[in-house]
Amino acid sequence: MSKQNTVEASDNCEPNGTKIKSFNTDKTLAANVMDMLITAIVKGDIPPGTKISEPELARTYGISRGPLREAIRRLEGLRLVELKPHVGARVVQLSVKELIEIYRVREALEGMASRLAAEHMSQEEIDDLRNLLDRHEESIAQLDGLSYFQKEGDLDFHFRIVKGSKNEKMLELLGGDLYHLVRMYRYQFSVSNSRPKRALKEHRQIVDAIESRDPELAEILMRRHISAARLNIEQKLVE
Amino acid sequence: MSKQNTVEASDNCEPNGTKIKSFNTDKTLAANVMDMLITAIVKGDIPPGTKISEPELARTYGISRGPLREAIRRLEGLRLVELKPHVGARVVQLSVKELIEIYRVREALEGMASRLAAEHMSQEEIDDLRNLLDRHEESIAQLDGLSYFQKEGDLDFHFRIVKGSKNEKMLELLGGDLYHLVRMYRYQFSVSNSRPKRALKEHRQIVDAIESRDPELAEILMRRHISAARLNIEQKLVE
DNA sequence: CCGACCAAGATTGTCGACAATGTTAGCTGA
DNA sequence: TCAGCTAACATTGTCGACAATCTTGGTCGG
Repeated sequence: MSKQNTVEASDNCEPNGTKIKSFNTDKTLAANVMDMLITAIVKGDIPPGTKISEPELARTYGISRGPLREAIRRLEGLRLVELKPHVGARVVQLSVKELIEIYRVREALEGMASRLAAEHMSQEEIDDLRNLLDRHEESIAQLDGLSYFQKEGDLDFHFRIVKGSKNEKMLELLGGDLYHLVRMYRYQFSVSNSRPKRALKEHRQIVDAIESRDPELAEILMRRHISAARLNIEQKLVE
Repeated sequence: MSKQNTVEASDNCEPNGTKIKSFNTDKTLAANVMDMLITAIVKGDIPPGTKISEPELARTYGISRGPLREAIRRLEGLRLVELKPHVGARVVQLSVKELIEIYRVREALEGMASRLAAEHMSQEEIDDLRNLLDRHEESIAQLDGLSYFQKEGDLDFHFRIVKGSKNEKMLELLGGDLYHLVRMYRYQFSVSNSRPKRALKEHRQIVDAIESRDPELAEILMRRHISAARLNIEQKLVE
């Protein structure tokens, strides 16, 4: 009855700013190594395009190649590495085109999530969400753009909406796969949200729509919000 | 530059009615076994909820447990099996709730795909699509519900729309993961499309919208189409 | 000088064996 | 009889070794 091990027991989306570096016992080696590899790849410690050498990584983490290969196979499922038979694995390199594609997917998926959240989110969750946005506002006012909230806080908001949709499949798709890629991109291009106040305002509008139980509006606003972010990226990354 | 091995070189979505039973050389054992396991699970040869025994399967396919475990890890990524540490893997058992959730995801994703297809699909692809629908019509008229077109043809249509969106990420998500589950469900409940003529008509409307380059309409029609299918299922599967 | 062939090295793929954990059948005692 | 414990079994997790394939650097011939 318990959850998977990719979408963890933790209550929000990867809250661990300080990752435990040593192995977490009672979990399998492969799972531990997978978690480490995920953060290493997402944070750019293993740069995009890098060839993954099984012997090297095995030495690095002090494990055998067996569990390591299993971990890599799962990373492939998360689209964090690309696997070519008899050649090896490479860390994915996000092109601008792919990033735009991801935002299209998010627009569709999170739009629907927002609609469903307006129907199913509890009042308590909505209140928590408002608190979160208040903290964001403080963070923005304080230092106009502290890293954590700029980079992770935004996804945290979106993640909660998706959870509020009460749709497990959607949560798997977004939280399990796509958000890793989005985070990876943000580290990669070090693009902190260039319009924090604007985004915060849009976030509040979305919560308003959800609280007034207006699915139609909630979806439209979320789609606009993500679409705006996409356009922002398109404009900024056209060399 | 070549594609992955889950989303194959084949031009449409799993056209192989007759699967080669022996190993395909030049691919790895793990990949071969994974393909076999996918079809075995989707077609119900390995019933939902079944415990996957590594030693047993290894004997069955005549391979070692190593590659088999890698295959299972990838199946987990496709959400076809659920994995519990130190216990083993079980074939997923779709609940009605999960099925509904999948249709919500499809509604969002394929709606967007349809919108993008209206912008990016080539005239040739559109013509092919019309041909496909003509063949569907024949099939419906001939025997009112031959299995292949009822079960696979519908997904074939949807798959082509997604391809027409020219959005690789969307294709990965839908074609790589979700369609397996949808097919699995159809075999499982042996629910052939109970409204083939209606569905065909809706398909034609969608193609019309795409051909007239009306993204807005194309999205709305696709969402209605899938939403109708979902309601149909909800109504039918409320015991 | 350059392209093709070849061999040596390195990497990936596969296997069988052992260790760690879960499961189950049988025993004990109330 | 049945709850709880125990020990034997089965299964999963991990490892090191070997085979198959790819890569690379050098050599040969044109």
